[in-house]
Amino acid sequence: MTEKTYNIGVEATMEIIGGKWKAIILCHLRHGTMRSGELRRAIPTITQKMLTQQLRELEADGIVHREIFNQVPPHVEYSLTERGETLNHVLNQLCTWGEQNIDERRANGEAITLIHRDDVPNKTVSPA
Amino acid sequence: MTEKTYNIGVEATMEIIGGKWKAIILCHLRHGTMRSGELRRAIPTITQKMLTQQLRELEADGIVHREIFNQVPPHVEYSLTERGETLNHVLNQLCTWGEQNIDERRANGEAITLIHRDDVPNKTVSPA
DNA sequence: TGCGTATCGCACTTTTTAGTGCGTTCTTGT
DNA sequence: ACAAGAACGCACTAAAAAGTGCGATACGCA
Repeated sequence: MTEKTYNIGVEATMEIIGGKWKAIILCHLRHGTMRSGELRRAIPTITQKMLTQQLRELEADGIVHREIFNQVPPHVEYSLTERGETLNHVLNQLCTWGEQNIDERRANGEAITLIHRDDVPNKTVSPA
Repeated sequence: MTEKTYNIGVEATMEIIGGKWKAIILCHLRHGTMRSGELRRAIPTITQKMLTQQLRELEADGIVHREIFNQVPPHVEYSLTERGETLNHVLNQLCTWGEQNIDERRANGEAITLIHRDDVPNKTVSPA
């Protein structure tokens, strides 16, 4: 019962979505259930081990739901839990800010590639 | 000119505010300029080295402004740059979510201490 | 039989991140 | 004269995070 101490709210959040992969995984899961292999293809640079490990941790934190279909070859699906869904807004913010930051840096001469751009309904409002 | 690649926007954001301390530091700076020592007192568990190091990185990323008053003993002030300010909304979200998460976990029996709770204007609306 | 599939575990190494301890600078207060 | 104060830098160590490589399963198919 080692009394846990946080300095400020954000610390608790980062403990859950921090690290190199968790936020990325969660962002992909925002749009719905995905299989392990799908996630791996969406995030080509993640290793199988990291993917599994991070998903397990997210599961332990009650953010991700893991559904195993008992068949061979294995079939496992991941989705956000209810608690996970409460992160959607935060994740959207984080994505959007990142995209803006990338745009700025590009405008500044940096060569950057962004694989998955959130289709922010680009004010493509009702055509004339 | 090694072409940088991000999987999704959030990755760029986390590169900047990720790590054990940056988001915490930024949250404290949300409320205005602070001196190095003030920050250290606000975050008692950070080491002097980490504080300086993280602030330097945030400065390099154009998020934090560092103002040195050329006097002895040294006097240095930190504040958010304009770009840093654009993170305010994101940081608020992260803080709030963390606080809610802490509340849930407490309700669940965990013993947690939160040092700095954002004074979310606790619906203490106009008194009668 | 031997191959491909989809998911994961495990042992091990490498890389990254964080922490420790000590030195520096002038000035003010005692 | 001496200690304390503020904000570092630097060399070094420790701990945490990520990456590599290999094995397992159990089925369907050529």
